[in-house]
Amino acid sequence: YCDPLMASAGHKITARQRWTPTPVQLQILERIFDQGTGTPSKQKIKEITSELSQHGQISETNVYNWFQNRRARSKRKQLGSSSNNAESEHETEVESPNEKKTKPENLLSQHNPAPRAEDLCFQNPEISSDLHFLSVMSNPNAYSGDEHLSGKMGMPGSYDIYDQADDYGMAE
Amino acid sequence: YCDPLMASAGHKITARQRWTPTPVQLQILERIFDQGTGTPSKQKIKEITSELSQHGQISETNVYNWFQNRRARSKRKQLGSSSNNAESEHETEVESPNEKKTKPENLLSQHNPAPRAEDLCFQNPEISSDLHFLSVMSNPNAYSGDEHLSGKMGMPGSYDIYDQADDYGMAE
DNA sequence: TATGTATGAATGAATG
DNA sequence: CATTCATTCATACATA
Repeated sequence: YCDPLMASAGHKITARQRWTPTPVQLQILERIFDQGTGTPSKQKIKEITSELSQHGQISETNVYNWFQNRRARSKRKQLGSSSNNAESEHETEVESPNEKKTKPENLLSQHNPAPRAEDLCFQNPEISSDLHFLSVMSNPNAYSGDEHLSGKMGMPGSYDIYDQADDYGMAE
Repeated sequence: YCDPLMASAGHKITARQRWTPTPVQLQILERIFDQGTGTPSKQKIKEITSELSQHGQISETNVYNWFQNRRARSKRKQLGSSSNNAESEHETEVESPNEKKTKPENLLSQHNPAPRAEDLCFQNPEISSDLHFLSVMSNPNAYSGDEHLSGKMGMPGSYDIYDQADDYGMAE
């Protein structure tokens, strides 16, 4: 293949960084994605790109890729991203039974880890990506499709509300 | 036990959010990995997962990720320019105009144009309160324009081979 | 306890 | 569109 990264010389010309959607861009993208329209036509992409450009640098390719990835990964839903276990012995569920069945929406709201202001890193994907809920509620067409939530690993006991899909993007 | 919902206190309970393979699981995984079988098919993953399940909680995604990471990292073990080698032990950071992020305050972007506070209006008291600092430091550089491309940024930096015109494979 | 390292997971981009 | 690759982020764990 071709190495898009480092050149042959071995010295980095310019540190490339991949596009990182801003929260606003994400919100918009997610909203559009939720509209049901699958992969937007090229024309649509242009429009979207145009709008998103007002919220940060972006290209049509970015938008295109985003939709492709979004769709490809929406199947995985929240898939048992992770589990927890340390020893092959007896597992000790240390979580209280009263928090088990929290809705996914709540997961971002008050389940943030260590909200100490000192080391609060505002970069958690949950926060940025889930913030769409706020604008969504004013959107008549937007149904809270929690089919595409941030895919956060749940805490023990809170994942059973989903249909544990066994698909992480691969054929049998 | 601690109630996970009471995160307000500021100390994490026992929220284990990341799968940690047990020694036994690791051993098995390594063995399979060494057997040359590259990317295990989905079916294979299921089998492996199944077996590993007997040695601790695990999901197919965990296995999948493990192999992905394993391969990616073993491959990356090939570094060292024959010509001149910089020290770089683990300076995994771009040499771009990166601001001082000494603290773990890794932002979600290093070039995104300031997520305006207006766009980040949470109704959640905890988050919104901690959000203040964001509006202050959210826009450290607003992309100096030194490395931003002519109009596309699919490949930030210097590669023109990726100038995918206006077509990323799609009909109008 | 503070810092560094190892590694699971998330995701933009590339390839088939 | 299905998979895979590469890079990055977050955190478990080791060390000083």
